Order: sequence, then C-alpha cells, then structure tokens
Amino acid sequence: MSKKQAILLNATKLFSQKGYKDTSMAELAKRTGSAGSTIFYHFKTKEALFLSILKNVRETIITDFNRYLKESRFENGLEMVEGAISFYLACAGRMEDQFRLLHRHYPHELAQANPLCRQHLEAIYECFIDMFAQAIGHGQKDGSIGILSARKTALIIFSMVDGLVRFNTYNLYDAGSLYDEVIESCRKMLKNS
Amino acid sequence: MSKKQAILLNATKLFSQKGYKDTSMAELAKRTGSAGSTIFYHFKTKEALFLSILKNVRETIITDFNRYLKESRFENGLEMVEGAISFYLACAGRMEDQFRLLHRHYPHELAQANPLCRQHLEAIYECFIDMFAQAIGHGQKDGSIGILSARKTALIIFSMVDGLVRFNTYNLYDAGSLYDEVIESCRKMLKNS
DNA sequence: AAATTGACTGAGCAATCAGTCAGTTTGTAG
DNA sequence: CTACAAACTGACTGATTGCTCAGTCAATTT
Repeated sequence: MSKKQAILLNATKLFSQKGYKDTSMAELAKRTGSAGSTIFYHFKTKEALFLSILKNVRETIITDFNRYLKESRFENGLEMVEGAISFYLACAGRMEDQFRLLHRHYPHELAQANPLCRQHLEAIYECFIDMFAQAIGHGQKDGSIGILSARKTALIIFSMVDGLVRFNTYNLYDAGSLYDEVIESCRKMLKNS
Repeated sequence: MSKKQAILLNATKLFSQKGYKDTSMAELAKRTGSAGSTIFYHFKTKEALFLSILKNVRETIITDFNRYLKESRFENGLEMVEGAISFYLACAGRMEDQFRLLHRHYPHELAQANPLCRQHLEAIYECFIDMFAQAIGHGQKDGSIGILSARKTALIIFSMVDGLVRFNTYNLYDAGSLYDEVIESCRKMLKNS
C-alpha cells in the first residue's frame, strides 16, 4: 500500500474516532509510519486531507447504493421501503468509521463555509433520502402505501433509522434489537388503510 | 451577575457552538471580561467546567419537565404522546445551546470514562424516553394505543423527534414544517386497530 | 551520463494551549 | 480602624499544534 493510501486509511479512523480537532497530524504520521511532513506533501492542509476523505466516503456510499439498486427486486413499494431500511442499517454497519465521521459536527460546520464540503454532504444525504422517497412513491402507485407526502415521510423515516445508528455508536441501545419494531412501525405508518 | 455565572453562561454558548476542544479558555475569559486565571479559580480544570455546565443542563431540563408534568392534562395516552413530542420540540427550541451541547460527541465520549458525566447524560435521556414510555403505557391502558413494547416504541419515537432537532441544527430541513407529519405518523404507528 | 521527476524526511518555526502561582483587590465581620 | 478570607489578576510555563523548508534518494526520461 502506498503511503498516501495509508495516510487516508488511518486518518479516516482517527477523524471518526477522535474528531477533527483532536486528531493530530503528528499522531497520524506515527501510525502511518511516515514522517510528519509526508502528510503535507500529499495534502496541502489538514482540512484538504479531511475533504479528500469525505470525497472517498461519498464515492463509496454512492457505489454501494448503485450496486444495491441493481441487485434488489421487490414485490411492492412497501417492501421496497423495508429493503431500504435494511440497506441503510447494513451500510452503517459495514462502514462504521465513515458513518461516525458523518455524524460528527465538524463536516456540517465546514459545510457552512466550504461549498465542496456541502456538495459531498448533500450528495450523501440526498442519496439516502431519495431512496426512501422513491420507494414510497412506488408504493403509492401500486397501492401498498397510503396518501402522504413522499419527501416528508422519507425525511421522518431517515431521521428514525439514523437515530438508531447513533444509539449504537453511543452505546445507548442496541439498534439490532429495535430492528423488528422499526420495520413494524414503518409498516403501520405507511400502509394504505 | 457574578463572574462565575458569567463564565458558565459564556462557556455554555462556546462549548455548544464551537465544541469542547475548539473552545479556548483564553477566549472564554475575554468574552467573560475577566482574567484567564479567574476561570481556574472557580473551576479546577476545563473538564470540571464542562461537567458543571452539564449538571446545569440536567437540572434545567428536569425542572422544565416537572413543570410540564404538573401543568398538562390529556384525554388519553395517545394525546399524551403527542403532548410529549410537542414538549420535546419546544424544549429543544427554548434551550438551543444546551441541546446542541448534548448532540455533540464530546459528552458521550467523556461519559465512557467519567461516571459523573454518564450519570448526567443518562438522567437527561431517561427523562425524555420515560416520558414517551409512560404516555404509551397510559394509552395501552385506556385503549387508545395498541399492543407493542412501550420502551422500544418510546426509543423509536425519541429517535425520530431528536432527528428533527438535528435537522434544524444542521440547517438541513426545517423541523417545524415536518411537525404535522410526525404527529400523524406517530398516531398511525401507535393507534389501536 | 546528465537531467528531471515524485516520494519522502528531519529539523525547526510561530502560535496556541491548559494550567500555575505569587501577589493584589474587594467585601465583610469584629 | 484592623484582620482575614474570598475573589480576582497578570505574568509565566512546558507541552503541543499545524505547517514550512531545504534537502535526500531512487526511478525514469532525455
């Protein structure tokens, strides 16, 4: 593995586990097994390194999402929503570090000042929220889901599922043991009656 | 106002807006209009200052909660849940800084190592989650809410509502415009059918 | 062989950090 | 007034921060 890749890999872990400010470039260099200045050879500033990581996260998520879209088939829209929730939770489990990074305050604060950062964040969130909204839209066409605002309901479901992931990260509650109840709750929320 | 109170007030704002590490005691002193060492006269360390603030947050929330309990009366459990959601959102609006502080990673990370911090956090979360669980329990007794795990459903509702508050903080979506849909979703989720 | 490149390094910089300490001011009780 | 403690301050420290820079080295191009 090249030094640059090693830096990116270790920086992702450090930024997600300790936060932006608490991650020192000296420690990152030590973990990577390189000189401190090597980091600044590959990345102009600490912030540029962070943006590079965020770009990686975005690309990984979008790739994962596209693969999921191709592979999955559902009987109706309601099942599609359930599939989307499963995908989100699986995604968060598979990419624990990356999701913890997104859940930190720093990327959102940087997004206020840095358009590129905002682009990355919006692309990631839009990907997930749109996934829910599309599924709801399908469900409304095939009659498995009742009349409601697809977009707003998508935001509510996202908020719900993302909260579970946070429960996990903070060791407040095991998200897995809530899975069945979340699916059941959504079904009741959405079902055409 | 005493210097100590001024320090606490400004520190709450700074910690919530900039985060723990990004808040420098020098800047806090400047804003408070006192010498840097005055902070360390009143609070032994930066961490002790933070814990003092967290204790304040806990006490404020519990007080607010008790007042709410006394003042409010509901027809049935389902309406009680809706009232609880309103209370949570109102609370988050009234104490924006304090809620942003709770949403940061630092208190949760400190809680892993510091029992006192964990106590404060657990008291705060338990207050809200129990509020939802109790309301659900009442609803199940009076028949307005169906058969489901009160505690688990309370966690799901909390996760949902807390996510809305986060949407607001990060300027991703206006929580107010989602309010009606959230209430409607919960009603469907809980209703006895 | 000479020139050029990209990857990498060690030494060191100015700035900032939380925290200390000796000493001064302030309030209050006798 | 004196006495005394609590409140407060400015000057300071050692450690750490992100970042710079001159220069080394191996591989590639001319």
